[in-house]
Amino acid sequence: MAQDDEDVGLALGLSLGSGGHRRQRESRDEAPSSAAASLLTLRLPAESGGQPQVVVKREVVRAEEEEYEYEYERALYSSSAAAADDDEGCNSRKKLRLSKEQSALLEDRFKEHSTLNPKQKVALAKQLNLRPRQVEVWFQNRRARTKLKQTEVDCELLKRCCETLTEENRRLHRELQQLRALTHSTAAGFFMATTLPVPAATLSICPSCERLATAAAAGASPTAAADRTNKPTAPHLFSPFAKSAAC
DNA sequence: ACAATAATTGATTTTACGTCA
DNA sequence: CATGACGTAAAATCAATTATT
Repeated sequence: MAQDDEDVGLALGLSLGSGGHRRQRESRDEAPSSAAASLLTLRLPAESGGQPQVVVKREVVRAEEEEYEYEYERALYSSSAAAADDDEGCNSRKKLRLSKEQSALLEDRFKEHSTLNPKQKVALAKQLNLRPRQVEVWFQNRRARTKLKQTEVDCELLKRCCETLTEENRRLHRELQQLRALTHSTAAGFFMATTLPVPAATLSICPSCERLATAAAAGASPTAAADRTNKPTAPHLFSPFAKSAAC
């Protein structure tokens, strides 16, 4: 923004306060009404005759915000205590400590909505006797905290899920080893000669159609079987000795 | 010393507008 | 004149960081 504006601010001994960087807006030291007016005249194309009503509306809301900001700062700096405070720490960043009531109200509003529109922001700032920018920052930080907390919760959930899956994987590996041991120790013909059910894990060719049982390869998983029958199947309920439903 | 959190900074996205072919 | 592409500026939001209590 114009260096002149900065100079005026310094000459008046007013702090630009927080958020100086955020928007290249006009100087806060200028009376808001004139600031808004100048904005409007700047934005309204005198020659073009265009009607940028949306812009005007937006600027009016912004003007409201700045008007309050201006009032707030005037009140702040007109008080002797604040002036003394300011003298003491010219460049030091003063950290606001919100009162219990302020925090409670902010929390309440955040529960309703995690974001604020400019009007709500100004209204809440007035109610709390804070600058709109402070309310805005609070909401910003609050959103960040919420997100962080949620990330932690999600992380914990994933960790537990991973543990469960690892355990399940181990169990299935053990089961597979048992099945393999059983298969190798038994003659294949044994099953053919008896009426005993064929272990699913050993089934590679479908006895009825003599095709490679896809269930034994890709579809051998219990979920694949469930997909075909539309029945929900939990892996731990799957019995490798159940009759193959490949065909 | 450390945690909590207000404030700052820089980047990105969204929105509205003007210009031009 | 209408329209779409493009550039620009302002504002909103976020993530990362700093500084204070």
